[in-house]
Amino acid sequence: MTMMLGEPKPEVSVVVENYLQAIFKLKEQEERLAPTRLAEAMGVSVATVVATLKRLTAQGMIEDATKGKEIKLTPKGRSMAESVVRRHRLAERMLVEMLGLEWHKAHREAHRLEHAISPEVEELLLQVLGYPETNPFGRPIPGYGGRPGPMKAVTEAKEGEDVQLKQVPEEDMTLLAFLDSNNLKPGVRATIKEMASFKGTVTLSVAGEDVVLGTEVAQKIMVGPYRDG
Amino acid sequence: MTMMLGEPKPEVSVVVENYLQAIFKLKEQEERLAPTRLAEAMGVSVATVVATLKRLTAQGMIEDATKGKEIKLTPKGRSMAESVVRRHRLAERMLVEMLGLEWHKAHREAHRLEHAISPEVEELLLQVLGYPETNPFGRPIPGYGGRPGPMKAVTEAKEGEDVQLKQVPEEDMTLLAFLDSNNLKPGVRATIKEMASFKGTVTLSVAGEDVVLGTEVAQKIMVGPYRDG
DNA sequence: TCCATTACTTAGTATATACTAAGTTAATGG
DNA sequence: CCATTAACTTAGTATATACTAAGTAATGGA
Repeated sequence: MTMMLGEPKPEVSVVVENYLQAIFKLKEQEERLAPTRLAEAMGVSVATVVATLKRLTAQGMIEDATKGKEIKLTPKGRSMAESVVRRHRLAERMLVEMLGLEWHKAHREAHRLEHAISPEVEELLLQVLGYPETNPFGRPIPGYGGRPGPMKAVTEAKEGEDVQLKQVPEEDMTLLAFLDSNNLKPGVRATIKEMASFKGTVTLSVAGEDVVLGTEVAQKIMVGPYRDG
Repeated sequence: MTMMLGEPKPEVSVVVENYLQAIFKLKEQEERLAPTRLAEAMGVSVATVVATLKRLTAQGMIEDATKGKEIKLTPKGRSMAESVVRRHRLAERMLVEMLGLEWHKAHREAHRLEHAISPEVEELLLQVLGYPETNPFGRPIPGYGGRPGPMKAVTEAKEGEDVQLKQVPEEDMTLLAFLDSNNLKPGVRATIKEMASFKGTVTLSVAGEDVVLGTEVAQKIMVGPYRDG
């Protein structure tokens, strides 16, 4: 009875892809990642996360954390996670550049599309989009495009400094709509006009217009030296 | 205890969308649709179909068939089914026209994408694609574009007739690859050179080349009077 | 060091989706 | 009109994914 064991079953469910993606992204920002944090990010109960992590471990996606609650991707898990993030960011670019979707809606829409992009379509997207290195919010597309250049938060800049906007937070739709309407998109050139830390604001000059940001928001906006391209 | 009953839960699962789509398409071709046929088309067991149909009925998607095994969509079900088919066919066009995907792969790829297209993205696709009336295989996109013009199978044509190719079968990848490589795509002009019913073949002249088709295949290829556009 | 809080696990349940196997109904040929 | 077959339903099971509730462990402050 050979039974055909070991048939390839590389199917990864949408849910699993979403967990992997969330783990990957959270680990980019935070050192230690534990179930409670992941549950919060996924919008599910901690018990559900624990159960799903058990399955992920069985599938070889995350390290078998017998000791320690640290969630850590295996090479296989990391590679799958990067694949999802890559498809997500490519989808965002396609939506914005090819379909003309408003910027601040791209993240949400791409979240649905990312799971439906096959390797073949991914390759076509890359070609048609000209092998982009980042998504519309300035985040790198994993697996392509080099290391991002030097970057710092707007709050770290000096008055009078001439900078290029590099990255904006991608999840806050309200903030994105505001940034969009003020031309604060990755790639644009800006000058730091005033760093008024006493009142918690930064004033930028963008395309001839002044924009005032609170410190908290300014901290999430990354800039670098101006560079064409 | 108000309990927040009645929160909107319009979520239709991917599986349900696929059932609705399959029912819709099968009903286009066959009069009576019963569970066995549907099971065959979906590649699942009859028991599974019966269980799912029960849920679909509870959701008001198909008629409550207390008597008779006939599967029939309700207006709501039909509208959802048309929505899925519309997204599917739009996705096919996008894949072929915007990404350059090979024709015969479009159906399969669109089957994954169709579930990830929101109303907003659907509208953008329509705009960018110029409100197409059919998919790349000549099938109408429901809800837009009028009634297709008169159409008949190649086998119904007369020798010497000048026709325009209108529709090809969309599911048979091998046949599609063949048609593609012989330029037999909807829109092209062709002349019926020979109807050799005694040996079961039809010979077409397309773009200066002769193509010989067997009767069975020719029956699935629809043509109409030539018309620019 | 001990307790209170927070974090994590386990247990038990629910739903959607699939299966096989076992019945039941319906259809059909003789 | 009956017997065989084909079609359909029901029963029982499995898995992935979610939940709540109830435990256990770990941690930090007094």
